[in-house]
Amino acid sequence: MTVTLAEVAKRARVGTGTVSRVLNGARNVSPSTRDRVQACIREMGYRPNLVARGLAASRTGMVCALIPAIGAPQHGEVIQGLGDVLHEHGIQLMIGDCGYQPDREEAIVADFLERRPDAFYLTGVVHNAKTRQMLRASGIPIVEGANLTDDPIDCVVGYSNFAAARALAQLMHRRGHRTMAFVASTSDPNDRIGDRLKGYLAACAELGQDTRGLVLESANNFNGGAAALDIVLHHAAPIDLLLCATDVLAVGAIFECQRRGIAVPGRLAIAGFDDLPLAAAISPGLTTVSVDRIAMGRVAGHMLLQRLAGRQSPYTKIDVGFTIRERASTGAGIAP
Amino acid sequence: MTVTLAEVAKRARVGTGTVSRVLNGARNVSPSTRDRVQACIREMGYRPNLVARGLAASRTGMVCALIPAIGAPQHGEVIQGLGDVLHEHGIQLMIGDCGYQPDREEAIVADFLERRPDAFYLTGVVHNAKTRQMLRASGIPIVEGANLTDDPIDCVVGYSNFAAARALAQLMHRRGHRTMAFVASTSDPNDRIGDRLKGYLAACAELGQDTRGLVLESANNFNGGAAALDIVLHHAAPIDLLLCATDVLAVGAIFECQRRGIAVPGRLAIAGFDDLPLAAAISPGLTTVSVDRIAMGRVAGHMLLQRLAGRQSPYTKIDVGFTIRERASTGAGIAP
DNA sequence: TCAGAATATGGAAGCGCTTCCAGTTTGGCA
DNA sequence: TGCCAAACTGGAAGCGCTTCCATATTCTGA
Repeated sequence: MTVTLAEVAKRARVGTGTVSRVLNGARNVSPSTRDRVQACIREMGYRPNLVARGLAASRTGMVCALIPAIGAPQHGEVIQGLGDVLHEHGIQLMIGDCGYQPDREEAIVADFLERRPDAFYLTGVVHNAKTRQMLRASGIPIVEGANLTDDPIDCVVGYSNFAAARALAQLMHRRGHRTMAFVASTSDPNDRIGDRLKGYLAACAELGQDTRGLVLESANNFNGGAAALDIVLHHAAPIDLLLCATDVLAVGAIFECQRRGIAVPGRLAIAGFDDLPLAAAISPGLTTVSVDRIAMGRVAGHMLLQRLAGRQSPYTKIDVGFTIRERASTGAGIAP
Repeated sequence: MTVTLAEVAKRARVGTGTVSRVLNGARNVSPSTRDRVQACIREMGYRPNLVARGLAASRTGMVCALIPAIGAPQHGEVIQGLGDVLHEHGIQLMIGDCGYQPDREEAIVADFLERRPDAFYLTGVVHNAKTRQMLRASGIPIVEGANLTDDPIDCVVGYSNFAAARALAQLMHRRGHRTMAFVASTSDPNDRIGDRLKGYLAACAELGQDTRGLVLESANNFNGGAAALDIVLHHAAPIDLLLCATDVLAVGAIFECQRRGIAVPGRLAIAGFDDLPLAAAISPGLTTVSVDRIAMGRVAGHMLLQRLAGRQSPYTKIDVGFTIRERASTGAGIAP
């Protein structure tokens, strides 16, 4: 049915090894042989079988990446950067969606490992013990992303969600906000959101602010933002800034303000986290924390390539940093 | 290093064939043997090598899916439905991102075919001739999704973007809108957007409306929606409804209206397409076309499973339909 | 009780490639 | 011209599994 390497070899009247060498760009093949083989490959429409190659070479040319939600633009960008870099080196990505559930992540890791990927990318830095153990035992390079940790499985590339949230809260304090509330979803617990909350709490502690009652929980969607707004408005102590763990929550809150005729930032300032396209588009523009996620993905890809090339990478931890984008939702660019 | 099937066989004092039979749930294995083998598998922590299995069985248990943008929630939902169904049958998805570019799609299809997937899912129904030829030649089941066509490569599951756009325009006409404009991006041409435009034009023709100058082009992002709004406002003939080929464009237009203090739908009604979560969350709520994309993905998965099971599927085309959600952006629920 | 069918089982062959080793050819240099 | 090293090449072995065939065992029923 399909053409095999052996058939190409026969037609070109060379050994199978020689065809393999041509395919893999080995340089110890004479130009005339190479040309002849390549001509046969073209004429016969030969396409190598990567399954067989993977078995023989014990390199599959495949990297697995786990993200918490396919369809979430944040993670899509990371995957895009990662995929671009790897693709340039002939490596393909296999993407798994673990839906923010550690148990699903564990199951997917177990499944994926049976496919013998050359490396793994994981979103986040907190994983089941079993997951870590399996990955370590596999012996392949692992990169964790989108956050930082001192105890990675192998390598990490990301930014400190803790530091970013803390910096944002501190900046808002400098801008004059004194009574803040923080809203995060806890239904899908993950280390990024958790660290953002911790960063906020750390800032509050440093600023001497009383945080009692100022931490809210809400589902991580637009409705969740609206619900949080409702609670904030009915809070005993008046609140002048709502810090949201994600842009989605923040945008949900802004929409609810619009519905209720509440001035943003006049009556209540709102800030988010992630800098989704939506944050720049909405009016008022949303103050948020921005990270170059495509670049982060690319860095992850380069780290993996380094490791795959056998070069012991000189680092195991890369901080890509973050930027706070101040927009109108917290009063930026608005005359006092 | 890692445990192989042969080692399990040796420990269990059976042949490799028997272990294989146990693994694959063949029923002609005596219970005592099965138990012994399974005990060894557990004790030794054996994990099958799917690469080797794929080569030997010429079934990889892998399905490739191509979407135009990873990180786009619409496609994420389809993939989720598809992946869920396939996963229940031990099949894993390999996702490719072709970025709305037919050439990239072709390249990815070529690459993916070298991995010998058991089946393929493609977004959209228009593809390069080479792409179609490669897929047909591969002989594996193919499902195209997210639109309909009379000339599928193999199977299709989707809805008629044409019919939906036409129905929306007709409904808006019945609601009293007489001067419509339609905006779509042409920078990333694809059959879904193209068919939506055609559906709109068909409705206009049927309604006897003059469409000259009422079709706009704009990048498919929030800014594109804002830009379209600007053009509509400066159009010679006053326009009372802006139909957008995507919710993103529509939301961009609504944001721009808010910035300019233009009443929606008072001064201008706006409708979108896709029913993103954003459409229900924004105020005014966005009238749009809704499709159960998760269900669509599930149907695609079932079609593939049917085909893989060798059952000649009794259909090659499934229409999952669409729903028009009328919301406040076109006056729904607003007292006249 | 025994032939014949049904059920279990071992093990070889092979899936399509890479890789290694041995053998052949070519090239360089004195 | 001769000799050794370097460059090239063929082909066997093997990657870890499935599958088929032949054999061994157990179960039927007359």
